[in-house]
Amino acid sequence: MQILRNKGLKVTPQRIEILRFLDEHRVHPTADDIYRSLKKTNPSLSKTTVYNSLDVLTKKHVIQCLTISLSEHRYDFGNKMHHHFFCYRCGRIYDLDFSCPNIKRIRRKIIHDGHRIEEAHGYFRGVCKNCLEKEG
Amino acid sequence: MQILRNKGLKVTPQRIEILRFLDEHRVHPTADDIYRSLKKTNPSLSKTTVYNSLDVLTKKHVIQCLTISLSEHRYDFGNKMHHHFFCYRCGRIYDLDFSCPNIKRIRRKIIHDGHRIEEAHGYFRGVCKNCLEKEG
DNA sequence: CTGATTGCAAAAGGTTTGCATGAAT
DNA sequence: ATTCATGCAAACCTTTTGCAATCAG
Repeated sequence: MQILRNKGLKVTPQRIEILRFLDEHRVHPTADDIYRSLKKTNPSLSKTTVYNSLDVLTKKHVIQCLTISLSEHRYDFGNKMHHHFFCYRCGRIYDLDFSCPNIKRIRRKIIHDGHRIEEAHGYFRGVCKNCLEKEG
Repeated sequence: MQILRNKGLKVTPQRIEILRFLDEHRVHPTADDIYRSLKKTNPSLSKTTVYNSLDVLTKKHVIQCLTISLSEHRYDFGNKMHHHFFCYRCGRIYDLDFSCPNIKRIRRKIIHDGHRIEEAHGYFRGVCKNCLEKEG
């Protein structure tokens, strides 16, 4: 609620629920994951509201929208930049702790080649530990 | 043609055209960009073929599929890893020459946290030089 | 010849839009 | 009171699928 107020956003039950869900489920869910989960306790929830809320929260840098999956957006609570790993097999996304000199450039809000960089993402893809073990 | 043969792919006029287009138009076009352009000289070309070809070329690492745009895939000739910058305003994608220690990890095909990493992308977003100048 | 590729149409899937109702400040 | 958010349905757009005809090796 403080987060919403600080960003000048209206505090609605839906936004609170969506933010709470992202905070408590740090598995980079899709909009549909969020919708289906919250629908259980709030049957009147609309998918449009989920999309609207995710959009506005992303624009205000409260959450991050990941484009690492080839077919859908995935959402991440918080705005702390870190790298992500996407598993081709199971679709899970893992946080990576790679150090990255380019992240610092973003913090300094540098202009590179004349472009104003506002956002940075490090995406890695492959097969995750779990799936490698299953495959042997 | 050599590229296709070396990768064990059948050499078809469509694939040659698509590869040539990507080689000559290094602006990270969409599947539809490619389709519309090649349709002019080859009216029987199908969008399915474009998608099929892009898929197989991506899987064989002849080209790269970029997920930096929020709404569509963009394609890049070649498999040399480099960073990309996406402009919110005009949608153009620029190549960046950032150095990156994590790229080397991919070349060494390392296992990180038990995950087998096969692909890496550095995505940056913001407002590009052109658009900044227009806005003043 | 034989399996892979093409092309068409239709479907799928995620996301966006138009609009009336309803809530937040 | 006014602005902004919600929710429903329909539309949109990119991508995928099923299938028959065709082509490459």
